[in-house]
Amino acid sequence: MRASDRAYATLLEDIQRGSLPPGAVVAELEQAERLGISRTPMREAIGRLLADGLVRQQSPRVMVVADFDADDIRELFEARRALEERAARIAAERGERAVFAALAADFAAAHPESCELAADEYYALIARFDAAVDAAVGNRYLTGALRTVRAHLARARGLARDNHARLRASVAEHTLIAEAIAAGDPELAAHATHVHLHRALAAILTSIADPAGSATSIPEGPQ
Amino acid sequence: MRASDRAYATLLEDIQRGSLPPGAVVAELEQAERLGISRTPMREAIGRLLADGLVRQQSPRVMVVADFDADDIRELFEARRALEERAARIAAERGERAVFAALAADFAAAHPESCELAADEYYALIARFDAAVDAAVGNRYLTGALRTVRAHLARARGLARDNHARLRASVAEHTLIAEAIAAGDPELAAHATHVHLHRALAAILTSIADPAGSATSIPEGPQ
DNA sequence: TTTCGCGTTAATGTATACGCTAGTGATGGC
DNA sequence: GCCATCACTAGCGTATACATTAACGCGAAA
Repeated sequence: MRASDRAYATLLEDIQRGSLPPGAVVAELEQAERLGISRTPMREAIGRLLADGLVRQQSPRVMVVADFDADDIRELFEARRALEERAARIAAERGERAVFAALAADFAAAHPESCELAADEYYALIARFDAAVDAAVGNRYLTGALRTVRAHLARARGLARDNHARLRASVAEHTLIAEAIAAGDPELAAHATHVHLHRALAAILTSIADPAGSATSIPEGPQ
Repeated sequence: MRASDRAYATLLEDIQRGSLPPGAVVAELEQAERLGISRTPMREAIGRLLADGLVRQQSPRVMVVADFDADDIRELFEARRALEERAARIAAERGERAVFAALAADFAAAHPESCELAADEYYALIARFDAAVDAAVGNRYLTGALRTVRAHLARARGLARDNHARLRASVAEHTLIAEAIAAGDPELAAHATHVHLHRALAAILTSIADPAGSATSIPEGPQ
């Protein structure tokens, strides 16, 4: 693996996990020394993050991690609707039905009960579903745009802390989408995706507005 | 302006105009010497083209210009439909109506009669329209995806030679889209965009299948 | 005290040197 | 005569040195 690829993967994860928060300065030399590589591959990695929109140049000489507030999340989900609804529609039209029938069964069998483990399991299942949709769509332009959008979406996971009820609801929503694709029903697949994105956005915005979590409805605790 | 920016702009235009045809090898040193710069900025430029999907790595060591055949164009227009129909819809919902009323008037006033001049004028008008839609949408994720799609779309202009009748029809289609946005009619804007993209794709595919052009309906002449 | 301007400094932009890998050709063995 | 292996070469990946520029601080003047 190339040093620039490792640098890109590391910085991407740092931004997605929030250890490089919005507004943090991304300096070539500083990051290169942190990863034990030279400026050249680090420069390439930062350039890729810039193309992704995860980093922006605040001034001609200083790069910072891109902002990611509630308005950004609304914009992101607007783009997701355009891309994922269409992708779901196309997958229902020409996807391998057996693949999505199997995924629907996996979703139906998934029961996120415990806290940490279930969330990881859930995200892995989502990743498999996304990959299946990409393969069914078979359109490099659509999947390329979706790849960028998903890179930004991963940042939202750090903001909206895992909510058990929401996780279960999301699994149910994905079950319906997968079933619709397996049934070759483009309209249902698109509309179920729309519903899912609507609810996911609402959950994230609520989680941001109410950082205390869902355990208590009264936001009185610290942090 | 940075050397890497000039290199990117130059290579982008070379690929879009077809002077670097699909499959052509893009070697760092060769291109760097051609533009009189060193490998470092040229490497950055090629990396950006790789992220755009205009260049792909054929093997671990050799980069080539990405293919662009009829199937690619169909995929590209599928992505365009997802993005531009949604963009037109959003622009109709929250765009500045006066801006699009003025654009509609400009489209209505445009009459591509002469050959070369009219085509450039037409493309400039389209670019203004695209910029207005981007501004009205105000969504960096959507406009970013559209930017990439448009970079690929420009390659189709070289394949489908300028067709007067098609140019006039396209102007009329854009007039309707602009009018729909100016009237605040999202449904009409989206459907008019759908119709426009359908006809544009059909025209390009016809032009490719019938390289003799539209002057004679019998494809018998050379080139 | 505040603002403007200049100088210093540090980080970016570019060039180039070095190491490595893969691709290609030739040679030898089967 | 054909295939396999080795050596050579050319181009990429990385490191580093040099040039350039912008950012920051200090000082002077209003």
